[in-house]
Amino acid sequence: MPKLGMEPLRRKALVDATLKTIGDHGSLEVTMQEIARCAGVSPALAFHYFGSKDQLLIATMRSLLAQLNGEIVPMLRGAESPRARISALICASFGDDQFAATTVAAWLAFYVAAQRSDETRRLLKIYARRLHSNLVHALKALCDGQKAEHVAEGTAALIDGLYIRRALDAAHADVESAKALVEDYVTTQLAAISSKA
Amino acid sequence: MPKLGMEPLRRKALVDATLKTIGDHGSLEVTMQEIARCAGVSPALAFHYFGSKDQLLIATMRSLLAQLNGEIVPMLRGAESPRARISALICASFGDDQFAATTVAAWLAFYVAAQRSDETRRLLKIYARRLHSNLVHALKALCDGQKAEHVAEGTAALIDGLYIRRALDAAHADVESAKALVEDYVTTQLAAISSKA
Amino acid sequence: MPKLGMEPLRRKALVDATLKTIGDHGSLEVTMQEIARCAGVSPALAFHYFGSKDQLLIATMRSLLAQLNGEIVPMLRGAESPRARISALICASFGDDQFAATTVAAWLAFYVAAQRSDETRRLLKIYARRLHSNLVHALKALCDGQKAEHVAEGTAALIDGLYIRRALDAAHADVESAKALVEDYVTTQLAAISSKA
Amino acid sequence: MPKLGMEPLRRKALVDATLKTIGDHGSLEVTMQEIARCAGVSPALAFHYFGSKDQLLIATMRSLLAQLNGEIVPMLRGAESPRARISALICASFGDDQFAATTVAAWLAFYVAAQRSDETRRLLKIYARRLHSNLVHALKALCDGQKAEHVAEGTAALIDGLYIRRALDAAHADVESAKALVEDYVTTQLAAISSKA
DNA sequence: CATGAATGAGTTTTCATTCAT
DNA sequence: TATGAATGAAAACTCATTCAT
Repeated sequence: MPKLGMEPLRRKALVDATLKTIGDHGSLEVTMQEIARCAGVSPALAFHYFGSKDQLLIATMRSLLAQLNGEIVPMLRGAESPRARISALICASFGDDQFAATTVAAWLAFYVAAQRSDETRRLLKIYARRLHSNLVHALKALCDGQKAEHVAEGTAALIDGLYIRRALDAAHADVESAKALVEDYVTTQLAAISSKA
Repeated sequence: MPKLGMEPLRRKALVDATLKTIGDHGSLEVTMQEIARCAGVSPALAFHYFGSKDQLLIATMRSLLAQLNGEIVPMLRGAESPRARISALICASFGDDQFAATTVAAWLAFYVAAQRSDETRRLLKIYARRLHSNLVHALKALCDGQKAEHVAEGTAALIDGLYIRRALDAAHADVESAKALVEDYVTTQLAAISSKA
Repeated sequence: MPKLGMEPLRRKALVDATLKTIGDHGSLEVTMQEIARCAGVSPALAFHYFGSKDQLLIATMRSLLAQLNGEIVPMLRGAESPRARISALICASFGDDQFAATTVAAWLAFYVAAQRSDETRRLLKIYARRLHSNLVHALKALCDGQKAEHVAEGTAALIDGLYIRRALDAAHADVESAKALVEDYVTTQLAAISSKA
Repeated sequence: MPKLGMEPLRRKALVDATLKTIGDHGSLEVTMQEIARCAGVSPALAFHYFGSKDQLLIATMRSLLAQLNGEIVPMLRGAESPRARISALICASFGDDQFAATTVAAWLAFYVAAQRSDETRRLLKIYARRLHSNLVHALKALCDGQKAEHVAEGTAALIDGLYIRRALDAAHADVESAKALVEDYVTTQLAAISSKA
């Protein structure tokens, strides 16, 4: 019983199914069959809408990024000081959805895929640049430009590193201690600068 | 013209070929054919010596770990103070071999594999535990135990994070600035503690 | 030009092709390729519908059993006396289809497979039990229970034995003399009992 | 440490290992590797002595036949009457070695192989002919030629049938009841003839 | 005599993808 | 719009067999 206007619904269902399948599986080695079954449609439909598995993966990657962005933007809006903006970025990175074991696994899988897929790499770089520029922008209000770059770099690396450790052992690092570790890094770095001045 | 005692040579050649193939490829989705060609033997020989692709991958993983260990141990031996030991650990982590783009790609690939392979996960956890305990041991000479745990955690996450960023963009972070970032983290954290006291 | 509702047709075609291929070959060492070619489809389709070679073999075994049953049931229905029922069972066992050289070869092949495949063994045991119980049921009207068991046992063994000899040398035993041998066994055994009484 | 006169020993060891492997496995789908391991030598040695797997299987088949013959001959020698000779043949067929589950499995496997291997078929036919002629020879002293042929045929089929049933369910038929069944067949048939006369 | 080394040919199986309906 | 039908291509793995030593 085909309906009109199904396209956006189907696309979303397929992308969500892909993300879930990848997350559950812990890798991109998922079959179109599995994805389609998870979405409750036939594999052929996935091809109908996305043309190829690669395209579906790219779309999924985009959705993951958009999701993260969707958490960051409102949080940034709510932050009233530069320091609070930094905390907002950290907080969004470790949001319940983002730091869920399956989401982390998906991120990791896409990092690996980026080794070969130009588009995936491009998208991941966009994410990295965006986080970096958000951090630098806020930090520049708190220290000089060179130091801001440095702390931004460290903060971003720390976030990624905590993600990867989470992937290895879901139980190991809870959200709160991860957040605290990064917050402490920022605070300590900023303190060191002002004390030096 | 087959000779005797080829087994260890072939095993090594195959493991090295696997590491190289994975590194070049940027993922574990390499075929036995590719690996065998890279090692200059037939795929059948790889099965003859390792039994299965999984076993070969595990052996390769082990070799990667042993290689890292081989760089850490002598550096630790040469370090004369606790602080120097920490630097030695950082230095080894960013050694030329370890931080080579292909090696980093291989590490990342294994992190993804760890999602499904118990043995791979076990081996990666061993690496993580070893680094952690080495760091904590050195840090305990410089600050109290709780703080040592904290800094060790941050240092390890920072190292992993810089690895992952390296994987994304080989050019982005050069070895020296990566080392400097981690060194600075340790130094600043330790300084913050003593100033507080 | 694919149509709908092909599944049952393909399944049957594949099972029939399997039976034929096994019969021609004289063993279960047939490849999916051969079977698929015989059915006029690609090997992949066989996997699509049956999942694995083993499953296809099991389905074929089941079909063979069903075929035999399909010959026995109407013959039993047409038999009006206990003795006639026994003759019907013998007659069905040596029906043209069942005693065809290729069918016999297939039966034999499955007997060998039963050594390792639990499901195959289970199915063969069902066949054996069914024949036995049919025979015993009819014989009990002609002699006492213990003797009925004995004659049923002998009759079944004789049938199987003639099958195996047929497999060895298709020309050796024609259908009629095989039937006559078993009929004579039953007749003589029953006569011996009544004369003794 | 190569020794002189090893050839016959090695050949025997390999043939015995083949028989054991086939018996344990329940089919001819055994690898040269398995056979060699069972014999405690390298696979290459099996090729050295037998040239090919087929040749080794043929030799094994021959050994199986010789073994059976080795049980029949002395038993026949010890039999003092025609009827006793028949019992001796039956007895030898159900000797402990012959009726062992693994031996039965091997026989069955060879019957299947006979479908494709001319030499195997030839050897099995020799066995069949020898049993038949032994039976007929003894029976002719007890009844007329035509009847002797008939009873010999039935006896042989019964023996084979009991073998095949044994293969299906080792527990089902014990040696003694198998022997008794065949003995009873012969006795009843002979009795029927004399009573008719 | 005996074997470790090595492989080519083949087999099962998987999977992205196409297409007619 | 949606799918069942179908497959080509490739991958993991097996195994009989050869050969130099």
